[in-house]
Amino acid sequence: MRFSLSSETIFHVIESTIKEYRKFAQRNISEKIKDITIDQGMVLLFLNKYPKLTQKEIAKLVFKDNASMTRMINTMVRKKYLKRSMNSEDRRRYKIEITDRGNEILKTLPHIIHSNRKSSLQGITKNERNQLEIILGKIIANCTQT
Amino acid sequence: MRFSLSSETIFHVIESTIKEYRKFAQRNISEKIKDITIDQGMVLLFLNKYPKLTQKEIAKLVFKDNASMTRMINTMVRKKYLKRSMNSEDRRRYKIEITDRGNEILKTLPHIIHSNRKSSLQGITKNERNQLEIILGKIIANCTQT
DNA sequence: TTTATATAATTGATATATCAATTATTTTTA
DNA sequence: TAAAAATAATTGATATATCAATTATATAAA
Repeated sequence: MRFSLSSETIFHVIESTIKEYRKFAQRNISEKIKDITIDQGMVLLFLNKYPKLTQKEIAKLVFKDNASMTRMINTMVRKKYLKRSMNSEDRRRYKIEITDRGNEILKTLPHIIHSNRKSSLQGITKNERNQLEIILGKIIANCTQT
Repeated sequence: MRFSLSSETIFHVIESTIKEYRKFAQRNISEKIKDITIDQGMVLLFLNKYPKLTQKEIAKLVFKDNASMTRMINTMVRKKYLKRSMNSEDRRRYKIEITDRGNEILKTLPHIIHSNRKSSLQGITKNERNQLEIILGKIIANCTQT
């Protein structure tokens, strides 16, 4: 039984792709690291590379809104991956620091993520990746302009 | 400031696309119809086309899990878009029926969705759409096999 | 300098996501 | 047929998504 509902297929496929990738990636991460989600992992990676990021900036990088980010960082602080401390230069912000426990995770996580990406992109040429970026870029532009 | 974190760009772009499309589509829907989300709308569309769907089947079509679907249908029943009734052929299931209020929405929703898709795919050729499906299909296959 | 505006983060309310456990029913198998 | 296995849906717990309102601080304008 086919459920073709007009031209939706494209968005269906796009959504399907990201969901399957996430499931796949989360599965591989959970095998090696307990108690961390992909998104929490991404927060650690970004903070590690750019330690001065504000919550707002992190939120944007991982596609969350500010309210979600507040709560996500709350749980990451509770789980001892992060520490919030004062930022005397701008007291509206916090300094978000990675704890030892967070750094432990950073020892293995990048490798896992790299391997996830590699295996999920297997058989896809550089040219195809470019194509993909170009086409999706057009969709994004169509959705965001005006 | 560029935040290039290894080869993640592809997945970043894919995720970005689907999120921007969703925002765009939701914005356009909300302009015309109050108090309905894209996903709730999709549930109505699928049920309209295939009235005998079970919750589980609907869930799969709109990328939710069963628990989410139970709750989503709860709220749609509470908001009077749907009605749950007994299914005497298999008492583990429900019959999910669209109410008058739900049918009202179906008068305008398909047109809005169609126009959303059309404008977000503007400038993208049939060939590019095929390309997209093929490449994303490979990623899905890579993530789901084994 | 005071006032107005902008910004970063939080909070409340409600919905959805996800996992694991549970209930009710149906189907399979011994 | 009785017991075991499978299926559809629900529930509980916890996290995240989203919107609107709020707090605290910083910056711009009068």
